[in-house]
Amino acid sequence: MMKPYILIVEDEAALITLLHYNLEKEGFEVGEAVDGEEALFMIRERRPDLVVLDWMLPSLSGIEVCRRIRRMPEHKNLPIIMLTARGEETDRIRGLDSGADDYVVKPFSPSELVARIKAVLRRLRPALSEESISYSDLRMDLAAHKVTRDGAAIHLGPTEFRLLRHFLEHPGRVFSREQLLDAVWGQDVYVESRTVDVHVRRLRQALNAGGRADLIRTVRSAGYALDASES
Amino acid sequence: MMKPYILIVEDEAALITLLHYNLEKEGFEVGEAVDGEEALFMIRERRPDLVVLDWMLPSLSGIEVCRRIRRMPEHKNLPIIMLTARGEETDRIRGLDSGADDYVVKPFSPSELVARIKAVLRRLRPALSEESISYSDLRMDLAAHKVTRDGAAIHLGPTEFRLLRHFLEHPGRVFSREQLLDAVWGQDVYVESRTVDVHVRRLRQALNAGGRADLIRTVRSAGYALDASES
DNA sequence: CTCGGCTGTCACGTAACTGTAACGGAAGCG
DNA sequence: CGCTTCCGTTACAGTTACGTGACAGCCGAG
Repeated sequence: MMKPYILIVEDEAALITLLHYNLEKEGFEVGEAVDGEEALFMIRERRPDLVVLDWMLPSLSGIEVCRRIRRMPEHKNLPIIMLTARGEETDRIRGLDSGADDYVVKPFSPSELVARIKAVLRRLRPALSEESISYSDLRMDLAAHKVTRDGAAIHLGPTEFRLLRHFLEHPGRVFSREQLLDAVWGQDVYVESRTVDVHVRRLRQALNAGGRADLIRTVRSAGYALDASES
Repeated sequence: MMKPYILIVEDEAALITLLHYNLEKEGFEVGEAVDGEEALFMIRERRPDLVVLDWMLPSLSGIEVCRRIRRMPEHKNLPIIMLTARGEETDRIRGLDSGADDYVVKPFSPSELVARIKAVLRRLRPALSEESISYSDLRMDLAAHKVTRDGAAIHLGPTEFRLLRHFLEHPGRVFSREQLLDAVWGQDVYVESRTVDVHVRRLRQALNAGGRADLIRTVRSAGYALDASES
């Protein structure tokens, strides 16, 4: 499994160091930002999987950052955990209202934050915490890096494997070629968007070997989706 | 969201009672079947959202039921959770390969089963909880790019899809051809206004396939509107 | 080095989709 | 009732987007 990338937005240096250390120990990749502007920049550039956001920030308040994130089309669903000082109960409400997925009250133990992060990731990206993903008669074993369909082993190249995995993590959902390039190839690699077509074909060829039904739906002028329903 | 309907397939009466009680407490609707034949019948008749399937069953084994479900075109994606006795490790593999989405080892606590059920529902049917627009018996799933009427899938071309989406976002409202061109085609594209008529026809044809009532109302010398009411 | 697997790109064919025109019928209007 | 306007319907040619096979470059294993 690829490491989830967590962005910490916090202006206290000591707290950053502490969290950074603890999150990396738990197998996360960690990034830092010290104010709201930098946070928004990092979100656009590094596309974190989750943001830990301090309530009190210089330049832009945490709540404002939260609102702006929710207005970015690319990052509307980015999970956010807010850090708030003790007893700011009304703030808590406003925090959740402004779009945070969870909140942690200071002072807190690092392990509590880790637990919350895992919970939120599990909830919003269920497949991240599973060791195997299945859909219809398809099964992907993440640990063993193996794929079977109806029990029969299927060999996939690395790219096809990541592609299928991405589809399995969001079954039914349509992705444009650009989205797939970002998610599967990485945001800093430039390849032709038609390349996606070729890999989708190779994936199809592998999955449908033996005359099985096609599991990937083409949505003309929109992209592809994993979809077992017959057309 | 409507209550998910869970079908329990289990031959031990005591276990059924226990599960029935606990699942209802959690806000699920619950149905029961005591053997494989009854299970398949119930699936066709009641169309459950998820099946909890015992491995050992009279008349038809759980695994066989599982396979048959996966071969029903209507229910290929029906989530299945298998109940298996402790230590049947090879069975577990075979269970997943035959198409189960998860498994729970006996003995288990009801709350564990509930957690698994919720996890599977979240994972396998994200579209239900995501953004979708519906009107009358019509439903448009934006993430999956799918349209259904009365449960039946409907195929639309890209333009018809955008057109219907625009109507669904403003149900009942009448749009002139020019307004539709601006909204659906874009302000900077010039096409004949009569082109709208053709696409409206194509949309109607797709939506009304099978002798259903027309959902698009023509307003003479004004335009079109989405409208379920009869005149 | 050589080989085989994997990747990205291209070119070509084709199926799906699009816009326009043309015809006929329905609706308004005197 | 005749005329006009507007709309439904069909057909068709042009365009677009996708599927497919081929191929050269890359890279690590042997």
